Amino acid sequence: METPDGGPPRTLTIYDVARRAGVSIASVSRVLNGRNSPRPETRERVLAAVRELGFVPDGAARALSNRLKEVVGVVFRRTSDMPDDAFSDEEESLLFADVINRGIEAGARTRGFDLLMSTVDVFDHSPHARITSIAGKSDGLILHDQVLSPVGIVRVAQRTPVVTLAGTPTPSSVNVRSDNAAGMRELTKHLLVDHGYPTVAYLAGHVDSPDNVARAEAFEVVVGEIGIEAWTGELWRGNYMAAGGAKVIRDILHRNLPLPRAIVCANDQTAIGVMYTLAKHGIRVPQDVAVTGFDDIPVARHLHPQLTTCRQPIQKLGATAFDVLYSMISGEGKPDTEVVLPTSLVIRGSCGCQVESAPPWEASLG
Amino acid sequence: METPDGGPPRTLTIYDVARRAGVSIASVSRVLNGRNSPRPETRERVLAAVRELGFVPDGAARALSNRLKEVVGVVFRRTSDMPDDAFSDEEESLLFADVINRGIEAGARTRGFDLLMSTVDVFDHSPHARITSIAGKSDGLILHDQVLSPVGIVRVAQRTPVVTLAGTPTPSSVNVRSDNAAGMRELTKHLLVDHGYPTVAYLAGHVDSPDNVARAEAFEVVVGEIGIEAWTGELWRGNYMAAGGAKVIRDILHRNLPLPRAIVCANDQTAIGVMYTLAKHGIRVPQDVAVTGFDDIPVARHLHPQLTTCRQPIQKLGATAFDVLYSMISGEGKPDTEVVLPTSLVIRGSCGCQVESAPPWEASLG
DNA sequence: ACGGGCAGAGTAAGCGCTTACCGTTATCGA
DNA sequence: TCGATAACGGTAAGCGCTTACTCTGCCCGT
Repeated sequence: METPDGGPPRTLTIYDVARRAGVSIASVSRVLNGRNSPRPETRERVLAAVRELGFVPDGAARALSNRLKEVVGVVFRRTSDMPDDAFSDEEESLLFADVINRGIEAGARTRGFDLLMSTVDVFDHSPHARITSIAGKSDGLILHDQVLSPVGIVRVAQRTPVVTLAGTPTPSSVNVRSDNAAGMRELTKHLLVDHGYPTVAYLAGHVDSPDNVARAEAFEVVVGEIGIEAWTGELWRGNYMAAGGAKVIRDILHRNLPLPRAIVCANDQTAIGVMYTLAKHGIRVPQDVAVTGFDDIPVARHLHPQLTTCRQPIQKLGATAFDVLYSMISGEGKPDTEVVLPTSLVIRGSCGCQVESAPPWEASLG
Repeated sequence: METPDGGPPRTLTIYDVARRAGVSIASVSRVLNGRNSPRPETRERVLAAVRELGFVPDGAARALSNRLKEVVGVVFRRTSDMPDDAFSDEEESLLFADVINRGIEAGARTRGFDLLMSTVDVFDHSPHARITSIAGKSDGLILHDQVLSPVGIVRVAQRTPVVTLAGTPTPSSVNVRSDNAAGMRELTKHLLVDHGYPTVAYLAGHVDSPDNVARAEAFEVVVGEIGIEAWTGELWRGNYMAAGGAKVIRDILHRNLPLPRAIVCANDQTAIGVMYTLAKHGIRVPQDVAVTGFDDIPVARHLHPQLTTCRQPIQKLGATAFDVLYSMISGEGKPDTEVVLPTSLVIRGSCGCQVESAPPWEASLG
């Protein structure tokens, strides 16, 4: 009952290939890695054996020997705030994190790296355990916003290369982000100066998110410069999600409080919730209230009116994160502790401008 | 210049931990794995050493020794048809594949597995190389639709466990998909029987996609039963993307050909392109032409009118794929060669019904 | 009081690969 | 023709972990 049909059912190793090709395992390895060229004839024999056997070299063994796994760990936060219906699925597909990941992958691919992905959700008691697991399986980590506490980051960063996205920079990790302050400044000025709106609110994201903090500060500075009052505070606290934006507006309306002339949302998702709720109550955007987002996620163009927002080079953010991490892994030394990418204002209809841009796929047609 | 500050800059190993705790590496390993309980005192010493050192066990070594990596490879297709502007980014974020991946992750997490992700794009000359690389780094593969030819699947499946999503089943792999035929039948009947539309077209997806084939066939069967003619063929060939749907409608309009009363799109993305183009030409949906999709991706609810479509349990599809793969990996023997999940009709406005459902986040509010 | 039994902990043998090191053979110059 | 030289290719030593096997010392029964 050992070898039912003559062939060993064991996993195929380099030894099997070597035997079949009539060479040593060293030669097989050399052929597989394109090292100092074995003779063409030998090479052919090995290749033939590999093909016939359908041999796939074991990544773990390879990694162990090379001290390089060619895997980058990516951890991002899952935005499900409702534990009960984790499977009702098809919520707002995350978009922002997804696009960043695409960028990371694009960068990784050029170096032959693959992505090991993991998510952390709000209820995770010890993200540390998950992250340690990922760290052990990869050569370095890219941590999205809000996945690990600053102390946690410092801790893991002294054992493995770490790049954070929109997080706090630490002595041992590098931070890659886009220029929130400049973007928000530009956006707010557009609303207050170009449109001249008299009142404006900032609908915040997670209070402990560095991105949110930077945006809020920039917003307040501009509003202060203009000399009007910023509507912020407890009442205007969202959570980066459509539900959060919707709830804030609902509360305000229920309590019969006034709305500002313009609402600057912490991100696009929030703006979606805001616009929906306003529309539901018969409040017109942008005629009655102007709304803006931040990020320029793909759906921003499908809203009515289309969303004016601040575009982050989302994909590039990911690609850059990988590049930085790669240089740390390959020991080219740690680069700067921070890389900041520029943002750009995207004017569409929701701020009050008369623009209607075509969807992206329109442009690419003949 | 060897050890600048006394401490060895080598990577930390289990030996370091053992030395520090004053025990053998075997004990450290046992503590780390919760095996036949070492004495509590010893246990504590080891744990302390691990904590102090910030030790992270190497996944590769572990995998090599255990013959189990606790990693599942996931390969999906990137839908960028434009090689030139690969970095103009922020295209239609893929959604469908993303949601499936979420499901896979949810399943994987319960078993302590992580996801190794890789994409293949249309121009990939040899997806085989990429897939082999992933295969070597994981315990099994989940292949999305359209990432590898049937022969390729067969080849890789005889060396590693493989589950395909919406692909052709092969003797050595298992296929997980949703019931395209039933869903399309229901959808088509709704249009032809409930609404009584006299003419209807099927706007196809990739011709070589098994999903598309199944949907097209079901569509034609129903249309045949009703006794009217199906509008299909060369003219109605899309590519699962908004651009494809838009192009088909544009061509028809340019050539002054008539439109059917209803258009059944191969998927939601296609429907988006169709609805946009119709609107642009002043054709009203659903008053002039009814449109339906397939999948029920999140944006389907943000369209105007909201899209009537056939919901696939997308996330569950992923979770199921993992479960099946896991049973193959853990050697519980290969289960059935196919698992089919049920679909359900989602009636919204685009088919002509008077329904306006609230966005998902609306329901979850207090 | 002595030997059997047992629990806790250590030793060492791999897991499948890469590669430094070295033996072998062919090649070339004198 | 013979030794030097290079080019191939084989042998074996790890990479960092798990675990079978073994050893030590202790507790217990008789």
